[in-house]
Amino acid sequence: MAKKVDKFESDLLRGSLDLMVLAVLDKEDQYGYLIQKKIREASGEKVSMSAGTMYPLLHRLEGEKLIRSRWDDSTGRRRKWYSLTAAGRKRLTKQANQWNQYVQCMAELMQGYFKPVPKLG
Amino acid sequence: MAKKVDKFESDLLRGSLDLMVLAVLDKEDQYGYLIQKKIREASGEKVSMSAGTMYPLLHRLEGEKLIRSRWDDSTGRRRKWYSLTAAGRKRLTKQANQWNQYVQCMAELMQGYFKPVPKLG
DNA sequence: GCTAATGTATCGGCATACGATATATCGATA
DNA sequence: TATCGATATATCGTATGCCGATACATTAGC
Repeated sequence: MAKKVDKFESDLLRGSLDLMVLAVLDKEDQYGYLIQKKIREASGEKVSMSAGTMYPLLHRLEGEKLIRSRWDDSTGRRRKWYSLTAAGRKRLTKQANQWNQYVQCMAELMQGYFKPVPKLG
Repeated sequence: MAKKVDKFESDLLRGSLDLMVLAVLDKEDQYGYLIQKKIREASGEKVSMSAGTMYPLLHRLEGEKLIRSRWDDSTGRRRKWYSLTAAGRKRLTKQANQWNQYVQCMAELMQGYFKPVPKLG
């Protein structure tokens, strides 16, 4: 039986996946499959987005002009390479800020309500 | 013009609101309106959940037996007090762990991709 | 020739945060 | 006394976006 994605974690993705993808693209151009793989590996297999999430997400970001794409058919594999636009870089900064603020809020909201969770691993 | 809730932030709420509510109830019993207020104040007005989010959420948590309720009609104001069940406490611990892990993952995923965001304020 | 990995794409299902709306009580104040 | 804002709970329709399933094509390894 395949390991089902936990509901809690899949809901956490919502709202932060955009940020992750933008951050990955900020470093260098990528194509979808690679982004998916990078995120999965970089998180130690803990965070993974399905293809059914990934591609619509990329299309959405492109629609918002935060990223742009070009096809590469020079190899056997058809790949759609994405790169960050200026607007995308701006959004990345903004969302990274919001993320940090939100994490800080959560920390403050919960401090005192329960003991710090033991360090993992 | 009322300050509209930012899309990014409202998506962040998804997946962590349950955790917040459970954490607040872990300290002491509360009723809905109070929980809403506590979260808003404790976060410095940055995190707010609407009533249309709050009450269905509480009903859902009660349906999952993570919290239990009792009406208090002794005062003029009808209040439904909620308290954490044993299952709720267990869930709280689990989700707090997952939240911490997720935050750690995000940090790792993004480190090196862009410079640390300047301290807010 | 078969299977697994690579690579992009779309679809329906589902959960949930939101604004709007409804209802009722209470205190303040005009 | 009428009105208004805060308190207090509830439900509804809408929008959004993550998921699994499915489709299809290529390439590499067995």
